[in-house]
Amino acid sequence: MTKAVRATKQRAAVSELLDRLPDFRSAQEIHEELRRRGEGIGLTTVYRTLQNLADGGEVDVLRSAGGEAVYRRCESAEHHHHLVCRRCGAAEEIDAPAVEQWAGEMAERHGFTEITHTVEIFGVCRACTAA
Amino acid sequence: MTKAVRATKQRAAVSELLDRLPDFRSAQEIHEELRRRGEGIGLTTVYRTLQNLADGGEVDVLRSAGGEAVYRRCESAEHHHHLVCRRCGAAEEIDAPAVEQWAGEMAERHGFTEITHTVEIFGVCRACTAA
DNA sequence: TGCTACATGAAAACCACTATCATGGGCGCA
DNA sequence: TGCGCCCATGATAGTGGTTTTCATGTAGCA
Ligand SMILES: [Mn+2]
Ligand SMILES: [Mn+2]
Ligand SMILES: [Zn+2]
Ligand SMILES: [Zn+2]
Repeated sequence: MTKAVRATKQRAAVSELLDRLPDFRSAQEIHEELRRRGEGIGLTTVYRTLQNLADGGEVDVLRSAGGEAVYRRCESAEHHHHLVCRRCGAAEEIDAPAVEQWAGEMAERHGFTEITHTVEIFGVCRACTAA
Repeated sequence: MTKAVRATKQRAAVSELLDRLPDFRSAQEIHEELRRRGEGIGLTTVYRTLQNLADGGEVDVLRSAGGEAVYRRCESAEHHHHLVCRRCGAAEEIDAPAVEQWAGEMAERHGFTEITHTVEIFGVCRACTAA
């Protein structure tokens, strides 16, 4: 049994916004956008909700170049990586079977256990390059 | 001409400590260790010195799981990646030619420019696994 | 329709890091 | 060796993202 999560309008608002935002966005940006749309929601609740969604694997989190956490609801529920635009946050989900294998081999060769890995590619997307 | 960097005992102290520390360490940990050894050095100077060394490519910086910057003087001056122990900061330098190529291909395929990438593997080293 | 435990959010704390600025000292030069 | 310029230092204060606190609100159940 998963821990009971209460259905509140704040949680719904965050979740729905994530559904239609294609880009990685920070908690503060998400909060601003919700206020702009007239949702009554506190910044604390946005942080907490994003944390919950992330813990439940419903959203992906990664750290922007500036070090702040950015969130996005991904298409794929599978493990995957990202190609992220540094300018606008647009992201492509990318697969890297060869990288997964390589990570495992490296770990084994050096006797490391409980492996995790971060593999992200940052750049400037086609649209932002054009602009 | 490169910008003149003055030889101070603080800078020397940080550099020498990095020479004999095999693990990734945060600025605060490095500061603590220097104070423990009786070096008179301020935290600000530690941050600044590490920043300088990083800018000059003399030390590698990466973000720990907790999001703080950790520093290490690496053997290799070439571009490389790391297998880092989550417990003690021990690190192996690893090469990933296949990953480099894959990153470039992905970027090109999606029209991204000005590419950078982060590829780090975290785990628990042999020593920490044994303990 | 209550009851109760969990959710909310304003305010304050936290924490890594950076900016400020008065003082110290490296180093080029006489 | 001594001067003096100017960068380096570091105590202090500030910044900005995130978390904690705690009084109040409300979802969900009987
Ligand atoms: Mn992966
Ligand atoms: Mn690389
Ligand atoms: Zn873009
Ligand atoms: Zn270890």
